[in-house]
Amino acid sequence: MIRGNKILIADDEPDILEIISFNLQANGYEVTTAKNGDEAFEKAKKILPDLVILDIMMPGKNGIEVCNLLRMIPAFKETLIVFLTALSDETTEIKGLETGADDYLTKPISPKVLVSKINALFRRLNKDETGIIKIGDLQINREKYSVKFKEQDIILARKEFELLSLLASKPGKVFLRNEILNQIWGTEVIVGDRTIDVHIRKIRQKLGIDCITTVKGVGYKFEM
Amino acid sequence: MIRGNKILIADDEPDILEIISFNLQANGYEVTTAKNGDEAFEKAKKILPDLVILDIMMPGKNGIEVCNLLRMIPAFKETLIVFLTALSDETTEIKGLETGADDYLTKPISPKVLVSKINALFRRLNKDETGIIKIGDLQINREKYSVKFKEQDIILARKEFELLSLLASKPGKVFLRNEILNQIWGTEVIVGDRTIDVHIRKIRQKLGIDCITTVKGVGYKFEM
DNA sequence: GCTTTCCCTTAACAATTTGATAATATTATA
DNA sequence: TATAATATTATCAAATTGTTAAGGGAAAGC
Repeated sequence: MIRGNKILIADDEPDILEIISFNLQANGYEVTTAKNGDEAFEKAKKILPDLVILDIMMPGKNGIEVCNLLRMIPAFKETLIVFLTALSDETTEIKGLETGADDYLTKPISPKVLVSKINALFRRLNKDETGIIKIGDLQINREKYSVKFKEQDIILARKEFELLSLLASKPGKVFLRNEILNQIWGTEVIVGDRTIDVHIRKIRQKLGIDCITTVKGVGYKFEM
Repeated sequence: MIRGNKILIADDEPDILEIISFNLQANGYEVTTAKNGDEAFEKAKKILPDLVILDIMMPGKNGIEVCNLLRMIPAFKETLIVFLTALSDETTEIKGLETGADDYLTKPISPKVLVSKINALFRRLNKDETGIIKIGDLQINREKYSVKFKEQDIILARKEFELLSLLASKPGKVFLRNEILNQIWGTEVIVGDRTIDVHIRKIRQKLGIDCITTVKGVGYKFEM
């Protein structure tokens, strides 16, 4: 896990707490535990976890109540909340999800599966870096179709952008001419031999920096 | 047509397709179905759904393969993908989730629970559905269908409003022409090539500011 | 029900940009 | 140095978008 995400687990069975804690910690998460609903609520407010795992049947406040209370606090609007419970009846599950939970897991569950599910939730949450390539002073944003060098916008045509984007996706890797043709032109279209060169030239020209290296007889690679 | 989330379901059992389609449609989703992996992949590329539900064991490409293929395409980096399968073994489930799926559901599943789970996924995705978008001096109110620039009301026709609203929902992001057509006209309606341009022109004209950028060969993006 | 208004789409043409190629120069390497 | 590979440049066709005007049709007004 890239970021030390904080997880709070609330369950009244010490065994469950221990097993889950262990597995999550082994995956790089920072774990805090609570033995009941009240403790969960208090600790949540204190440590501001990124994810809360709630048992439903607990002494004090039950899980659904805790979820409701948390969702009322602005700071917890975005917090991931997951129920983990032995209650597998449909009505409770639907109610749980509609309360604003992100998932509803039923015991027994394999620790590995649990970790996978939680990883999946975090993957979705940390929507960071999607399609953004940063190399030194160069910044390529696939979603915005934009290229910046030292905060300066650089306008590339589509093919140029795709080509740079491809090369920069794996700095240092040499892309064979064939590989480039397949990736950018596809297998259907056939273009002449010099086409790639011309595009490479334009990119070099527009960027103004020497970051694309020719590997004669092989292909091109991106390097800063 | 504003914000009808599109779902693609792939399963080789017609009954399943029908039951799920029905329930999702009843909840306001726009549903497309596919009978096998290959069809699913092709349709996904065409309609650009917001969520894909994949059976794992299917003729042609299996669900995991489809998931992998989709995740390789930049346009599908953010798309929700869920497995729905009778395969309940742990290894497959973990593999599925690590492939980049957002959830792994096992059959049999109650339609209501399925819908709840899917609602939960969308809830997380559509971060702030307050209905009001504010960017600089521009203010877009989705509920009132109104646009203000520097406190001055701007009257937009419906299509114009929907288009601006879409572009402004993710400032900076380039919306492909396809994406725009799907989101605003839907997959059924087919309109000519110049239709989008004409609407864009009207928006530019009415707003009087240069906030929609053309990315030739790709699409349009909103930027202030 | 009739008229008016306005919206949406399309056609037609203009303007622009792009991408491929040919032709020539240059470079790297055996 | 000979030779194959790449760089450079200019050019042109094709692709793409901008712009305008016009007509069908739906919605609104009377």
